[in-house]
Amino acid sequence: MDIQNYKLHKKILVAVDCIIFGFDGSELKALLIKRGFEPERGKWSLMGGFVGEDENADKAALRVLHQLTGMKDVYVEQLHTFTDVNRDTAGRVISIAYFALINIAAHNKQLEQEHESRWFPLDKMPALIFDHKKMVEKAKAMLRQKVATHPVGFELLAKKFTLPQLQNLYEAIYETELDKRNFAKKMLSLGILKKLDEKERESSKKGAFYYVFDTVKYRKMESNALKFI
Amino acid sequence: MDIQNYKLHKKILVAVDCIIFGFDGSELKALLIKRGFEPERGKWSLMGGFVGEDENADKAALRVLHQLTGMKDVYVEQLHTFTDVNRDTAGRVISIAYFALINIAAHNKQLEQEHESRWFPLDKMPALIFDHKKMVEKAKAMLRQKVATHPVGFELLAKKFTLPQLQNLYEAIYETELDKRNFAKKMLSLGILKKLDEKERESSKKGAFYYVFDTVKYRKMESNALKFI
DNA sequence: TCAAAAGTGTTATCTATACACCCATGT
DNA sequence: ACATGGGTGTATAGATAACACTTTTGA
Repeated sequence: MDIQNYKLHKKILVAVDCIIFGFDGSELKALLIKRGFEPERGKWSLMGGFVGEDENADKAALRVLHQLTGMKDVYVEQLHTFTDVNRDTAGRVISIAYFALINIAAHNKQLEQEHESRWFPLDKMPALIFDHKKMVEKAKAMLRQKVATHPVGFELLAKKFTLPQLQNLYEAIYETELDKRNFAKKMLSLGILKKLDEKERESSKKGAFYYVFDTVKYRKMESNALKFI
Repeated sequence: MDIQNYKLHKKILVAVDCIIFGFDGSELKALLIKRGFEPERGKWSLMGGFVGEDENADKAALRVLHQLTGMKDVYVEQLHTFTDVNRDTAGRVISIAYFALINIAAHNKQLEQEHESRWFPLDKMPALIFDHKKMVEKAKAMLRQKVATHPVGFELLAKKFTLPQLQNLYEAIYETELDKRNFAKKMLSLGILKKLDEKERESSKKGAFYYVFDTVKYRKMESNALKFI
């Protein structure tokens, strides 16, 4: 290191911002808030917060997510740290961006009103403050990459889901159409889905069998180098 | 955000740490320094530095790399930000880790003495301060992933390299042996290598043709979704 | 009985892997 | 002439992609 005394260096405000993904059955969405304070009050923004003295960034992200959604045990993952000198118009703030995957149905809708938050389809996002658009773009890229090799797509669905639902999710993430025969074949061949005896009967007359993600089987797999797509 | 006034939040020291990879022709190595100041003076450490008021983290990482190696235009990429409350024994410091790929032959060896730095094979690393071991592990994983899909391995070699050299590199990164026929076939099929008329004659009597990475062709490729391995 | 979505198998193509011999050259 | 490492092709297996009809059931 150049200068050796910690005290000679300026400290910086450290924030976290969360890209919260949800899936409504046909579209992939992100949860945004109307910023309630200056600067940029009233503009659309990612949910964020400052990292406190007694918490690491992961905790800060989970805290912030809980505030907005009422949910704990959310799947979050650190994405990238944004550090440009003038990224925040109110002063030097670096932001550690996280992406979160939640079951859109499970979050507390009352809190949506408090925070003036709203779900936006990814292709219909409003203008965002600061560098938040960059964050969303990066999160989208990471989601695609992650979901191709790790069983995290399930986080966006209810515990029980049907194969057509899962396929819709992948189609939304990759903005592409998939052949359902090939899709079912591949997903089932991974050996991490457990078929239930129960059917979902909302979206079709015939009904589609529910599946659950088999965590136990997944953990037992040596390699964990799956290919979902 | 919870509390809206920026001033109510504690600022934090922000550092960068660099995992510097090099390849000596047969082994993959990382460049470490003997830390020259307290705390943990004299112990092995990644090269790092604090992020200044007037620079973003990328710049800080490049600055730090230049100090240690004398090189500019180094390939660096942000890896992960480490934020545990007590990760630095001297106080709250978060560190944005970067990984760098350099041509081991091109760096300034004089600076090695000034900083008491040394190249360590990845499987013979000494104990490291703080959470630097975690950083190295993460960097290793990222290198493997990156190099499988992006043309960054070349950063570890000289501008001109032979196919056997490139294969040795991949074998070192993945700790595996590859079939040279299949390797050559795949690499050449990507269409991003340009064969030169010149041969390298150090390591064999017959000599091996030099290749260069064809940046122009690579940029022209639409998808850029390559599979190197 | 019909409309709507679920479920299911086979073939063709592409990609990945396994494998062995000749070539060029310096000693 | 021989030892050393470089260079090359083919055959097989496995993975992916293309493709269409039957089933169930509520309206």
